[in-house]
Amino acid sequence: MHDLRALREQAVELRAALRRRGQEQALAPIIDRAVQLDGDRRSTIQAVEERKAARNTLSQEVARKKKAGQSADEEQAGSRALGEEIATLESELAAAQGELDSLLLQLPNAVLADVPAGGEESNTVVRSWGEPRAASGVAPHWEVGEKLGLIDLPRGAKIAGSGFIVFRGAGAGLVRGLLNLMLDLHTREHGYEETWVPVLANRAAMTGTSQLPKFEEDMYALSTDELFLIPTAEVPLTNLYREEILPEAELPKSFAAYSPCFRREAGSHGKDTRGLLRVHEFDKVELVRYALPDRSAAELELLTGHAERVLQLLELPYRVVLLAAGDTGFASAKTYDLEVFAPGVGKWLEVSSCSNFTDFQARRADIRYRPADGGKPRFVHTLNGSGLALPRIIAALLEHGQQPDGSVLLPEALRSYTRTDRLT
RNA sequence: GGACAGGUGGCCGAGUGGUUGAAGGCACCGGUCUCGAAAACCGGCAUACCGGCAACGGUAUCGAGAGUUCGAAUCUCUCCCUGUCCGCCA
Repeated sequence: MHDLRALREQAVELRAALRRRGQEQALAPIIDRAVQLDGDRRSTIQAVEERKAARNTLSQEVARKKKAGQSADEEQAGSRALGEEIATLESELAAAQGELDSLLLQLPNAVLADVPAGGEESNTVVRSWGEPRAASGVAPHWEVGEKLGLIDLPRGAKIAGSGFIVFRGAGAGLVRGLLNLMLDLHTREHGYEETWVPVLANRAAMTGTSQLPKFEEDMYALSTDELFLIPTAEVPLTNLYREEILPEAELPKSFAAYSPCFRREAGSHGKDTRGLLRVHEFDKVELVRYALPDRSAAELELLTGHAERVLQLLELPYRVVLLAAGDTGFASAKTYDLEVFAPGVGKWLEVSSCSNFTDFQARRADIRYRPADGGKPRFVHTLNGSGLALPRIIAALLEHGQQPDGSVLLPEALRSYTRTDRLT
């Protein structure tokens, strides 16, 4: 969410940022309307408060007169009349405020200056690591997974539907091993606080991280209880400190949590959905950081490095892609995607998305810090990244580690977790 | 799920319709005192919005929302949360 004052005073800058996302045309009317509503709103506020001040004065006069045993009928009548005016003005105000709020929630974050303008085609590979394995002769992971008895897609579909996976035997062990490896790495070596969070979240939490109101149809909802299944642990982790003020000395704060993630993926059937590529429920270790504003750019690099470290330990070749403005998510100001190469499907798979949300989520969720010098509370900056999402990692491992005899060799660092160096 | 009791400032805690944004205490910050510290004493210490260059002024906020009233932390209703007991239960 944007600051109203910034919207008013820096409308030009905001429009430029939206232009780089390719959304200026679509969103300009929203900005114009918001600025107009803001003006209306402020003049109404003045009118209301003027009357409230007058009413407060009259009420005290009533109290004084009554205490003195005098009649206060005149004051009471005047106060009543003011009350009626106030009620009228307040309903105008509520209408303007309501429209303004819903408009503000529709405006995406402004991207940072070093984010390239344009759409997906302007995404930039900033670095890569490892050598992608030649694709020839490598079977896709769904074949290997089925042959080795690691993945049971038909029975997953029987239980919950297409896009729900059953991992079996060493496949289930692989899931557990990967989660433990990631959590151990981030908590012991990267300094994150290990966290276990609810996978259901309410509307306020979902709005704080901006899953709502825009993406309601992408989530599973429990309508009787007004709860949603989280699409990522970003939601609970970022809402940990919703409506709180943190001492500056506590920043940065960092949290790592495993959670299952639920995504309806409405409308995305047919494209890259085979096997483990796109599923409705998957496991992920999520990293969230709360940072000082002037540190968030550096923190994004740090966070991305933490996620990369997992891929290095897993010996999976990957590249780091700086998303162009038009491909950057709604709430994000800058995003790096980590893509790992899967030779069996011959594709780079997105396994992590690391973003700096600047104060966009903090403003929505009202997460602030009090500066060490005792000044006014300021919004923190929030960041998050997957570290990492499992199914595609498993796909990459099954394809990358394939041996001529059909077995799968596991990376060194994973072996102590899986208690085996090879899946057969 | 049922019954009862509660939700007041960073914390504790007064306050059942009228200068209560809110007594008092603790914590914290500044000062006096002291060689220094402690104690004591004095002062300060919420957030948001609106107006103003500013000084400052105004409005709102006592779990949330709605209502009654000239006026609500105080009365009514709905909801949320916490505690205790009962029921149910992995």
